[in-house]
Amino acid sequence: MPRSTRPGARRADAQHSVEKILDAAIDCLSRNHDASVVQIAQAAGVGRVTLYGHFPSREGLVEAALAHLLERGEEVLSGLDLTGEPAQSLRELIDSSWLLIAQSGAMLEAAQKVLPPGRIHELHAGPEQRVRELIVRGQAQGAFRDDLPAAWLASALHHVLKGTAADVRSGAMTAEQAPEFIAQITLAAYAPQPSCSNRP
Amino acid sequence: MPRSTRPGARRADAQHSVEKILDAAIDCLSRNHDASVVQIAQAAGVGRVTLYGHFPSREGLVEAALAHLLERGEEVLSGLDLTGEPAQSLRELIDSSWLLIAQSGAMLEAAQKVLPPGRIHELHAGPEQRVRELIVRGQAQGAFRDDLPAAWLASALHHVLKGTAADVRSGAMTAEQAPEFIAQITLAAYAPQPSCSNRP
DNA sequence: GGTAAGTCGAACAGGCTTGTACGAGTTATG
DNA sequence: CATAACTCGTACAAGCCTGTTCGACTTACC
Repeated sequence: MPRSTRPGARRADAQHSVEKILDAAIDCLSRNHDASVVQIAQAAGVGRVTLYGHFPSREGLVEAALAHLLERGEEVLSGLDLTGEPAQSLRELIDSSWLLIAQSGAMLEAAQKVLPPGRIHELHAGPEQRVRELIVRGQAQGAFRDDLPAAWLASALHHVLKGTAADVRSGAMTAEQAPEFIAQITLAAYAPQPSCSNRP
Repeated sequence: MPRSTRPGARRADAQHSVEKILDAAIDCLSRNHDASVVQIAQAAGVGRVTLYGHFPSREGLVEAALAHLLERGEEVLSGLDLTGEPAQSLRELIDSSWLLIAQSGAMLEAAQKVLPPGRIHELHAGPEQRVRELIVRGQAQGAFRDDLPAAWLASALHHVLKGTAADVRSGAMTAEQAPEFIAQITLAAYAPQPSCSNRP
C-alpha cells in the first residue's frame, strides 16, 4: 500500500486519480446525500477498488471531499477585500458565499449525516469566523445593530443562504435574483435599531 | 387483512396501535433521517409485522407520519388570531411556528428524502400560505416592505426558523432566546425600507 | 527497459434493509 | 363466551452497500 507514504512520493497518475475522485465525490454528494461509493467511483471514471486504494472508507472519502470543497471556498473568500464600508463588504461577501453555497449544494448535508458534528463545525470555523468578524467590525463602527450577538446574526445569514440555495435546487426559486434578495433582507435585518423597544 | 376496511370498523386497540406507531415514527424520524422500520416499531412498543399490518410500506408510513404531524401543527396555528397589528401577529405566528418546528425537528428532512417533492410541497401549502397572507396584509397596510415578493420574505423566515432549530438540536444555541431573536431579526428585515436605493 | 506503483474486474463475506409468510397466542367486541 | 380481529416472534427471500482479497494487466518513472 504505497499510498500511505508521503504525498510527494505518489505517482502523477495516482495523484490525478484522487483529484478525479474528490471532484466526483463533491459532484455526486451535492446531488444525492447518500451516493454510494460505486456511484462516486463510476462518476470519477475509476474502479471501486482504486478508490479504496486512496481512501480508507466512505467516511474518509466524505471528509476529504468536504475539506477539499471548503479549501477551494476559502481560496475564493480570502481573496476578498472586506476592509471597506461594512455594508458594502457584506454585500460582496454574500455574493461570493452565495456562489459557493449554490455550487456545493447538498454536499454539506451529506457530510452532516456521516461525519461527527464536531468535525464539521471545525471545518466550518473559517467561513463562519470571516462573517462574524465583519459583523463585529460593523457593530463597532455603528453600521450594524449591536443588540444581538454577532454569532447569531451570522448564523441567520448562513441559514438563509443555505435554505435559498436548496429552494433554487428544487426549482422553487430562480438563482439570478437570489443574492440580491438575500443582501437586501440581510442588510435590513442587520441595520441599527431604534434604541426604544416597542415591547415592554 | 381487515385493516383495509373503513377506519370505524377497526378495533380500539388497533387504532391505538397506529397512533403509537405514528407518534413513534415522528419521534424517531425527527432524530434520525433514515430510522429503520424496526427502530420505529421498537419505539412504538410494537412488532414489525404489526406495523406492516397497518402501513403498506416504509414510504407509506413516512407519508402518514408527516401528514399527522402537519395536521397537529395546523390545529395549533389555526387557533391563532392574526387579524390584529401585522407586526404583533407575526410575532405570535413566529412563536407558535418555532415550537412546532423545534419539536418536529428533522422529520421534514426525512420525508424530503423518501416522498416525491410534489407531495411535500402539497402538504406544506397550509403553513406557507398562512405566513404569506399575513405578509401580504402587512404590505398592504404599509407595515411591511413591499419591494420584495411576499413569498420570498416568507421563505426566508422559514429558513431561519428551520436552521435555528437545527442549531438548537446540535447544541450550538439555546432554545430559550431563539424565538425572540428570530422575531427581532425578522421584523427588522420586513420593515419598510427608505425609497432611495443606495445602489445605482 | 525493468521494476515498482497503480489500476482493473470479479468475487467474497458480512451486515443491514425492506417486505412477506407462517403459525400460535392474545384480546376486544358482539 | 365464542369468534373474528389483532398481535407476536421467527424466519425467509431479495437487494443493496461496505470493505477486502486475489490475480492479471497497464503505466509511470528511474
